[in-house]
Amino acid sequence: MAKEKTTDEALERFALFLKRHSLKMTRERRLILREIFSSDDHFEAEDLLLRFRARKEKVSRATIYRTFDLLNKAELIKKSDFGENHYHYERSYGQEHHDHMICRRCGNVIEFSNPDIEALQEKIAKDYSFEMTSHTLQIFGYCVNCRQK
Amino acid sequence: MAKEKTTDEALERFALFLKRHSLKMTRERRLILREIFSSDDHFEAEDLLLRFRARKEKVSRATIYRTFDLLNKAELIKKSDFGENHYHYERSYGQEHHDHMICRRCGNVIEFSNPDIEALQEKIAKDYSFEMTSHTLQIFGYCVNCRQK
DNA sequence: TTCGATGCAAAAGATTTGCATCAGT
DNA sequence: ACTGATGCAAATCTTTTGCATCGAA
Repeated sequence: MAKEKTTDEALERFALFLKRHSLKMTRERRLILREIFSSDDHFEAEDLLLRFRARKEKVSRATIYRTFDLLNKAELIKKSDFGENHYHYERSYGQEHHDHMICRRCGNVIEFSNPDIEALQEKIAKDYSFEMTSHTLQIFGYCVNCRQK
Repeated sequence: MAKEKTTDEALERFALFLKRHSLKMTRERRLILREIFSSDDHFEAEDLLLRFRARKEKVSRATIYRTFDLLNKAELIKKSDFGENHYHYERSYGQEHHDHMICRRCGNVIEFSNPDIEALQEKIAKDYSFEMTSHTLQIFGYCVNCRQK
């Protein structure tokens, strides 16, 4: 199944990253990566913690944060900000890049992607001799259900 | 001078917003708005607090946060996230829209603006019948000085 | 056997809130 | 006068860290 393939690839990539930095692949790191790649959804630290607890998997909050940091550095996940004061994360490997529209009233997040915008960003970075590693775009406003007609 | 004009307009706009919501224009709110509009720079809550303290202006941290929230709602300032775990703010009135390139190594923030990207965002919002009130775009990577040649 | 990793609890930061008092309207 | 605003300190919430112990290589 495609999902499992992606997970395995991500795991491999993570293993490589760890090796390159003389770090170790542990049960917890594997669990966290697997959990993240088991779905396409955004996730938060607290969120994962609760899922593990519900399943009686023993992974501490500290380890979750520490692993997010590594996964972020390995460019397997990335942080995004939806205007709340904690981070949201999402997979950045095995998923095509996309951006977000966030409804200010209902909080709903709509994903979209637009190749023209991607291309323009590359061009801008190049113009400034900036080496782009990632980018994120948020459109805030009111979704179709929440806007005042 | 242009800056003073903008400040006055912003003040007027804030007054209107407050009136519409049956809120009051106070000395502190005026001070905060003035301080923000006295420069084009990004700012943070702590940042403003220190500036007031240095000048012996009496404005509490709580009031700063509460006022930021109002100014944000009045669309006079906006929050942005540069990947640190606290908010940065910037004026959103009297300043043309721009986006940011953030260097992962030195933390430097480069502003840029691109009308084509603006236009594309408008179009995308329209396509989703999304009423856009603001948008923010960040490019992360390495600036010209920090990239490895 | 050697370091890095984990869990826990404490610490650190940023932001919010309850409450008594103050001040616009 | 009425009602919202302020300041303070305490509370909250998220994330980080020190340290003793554990486990991958």
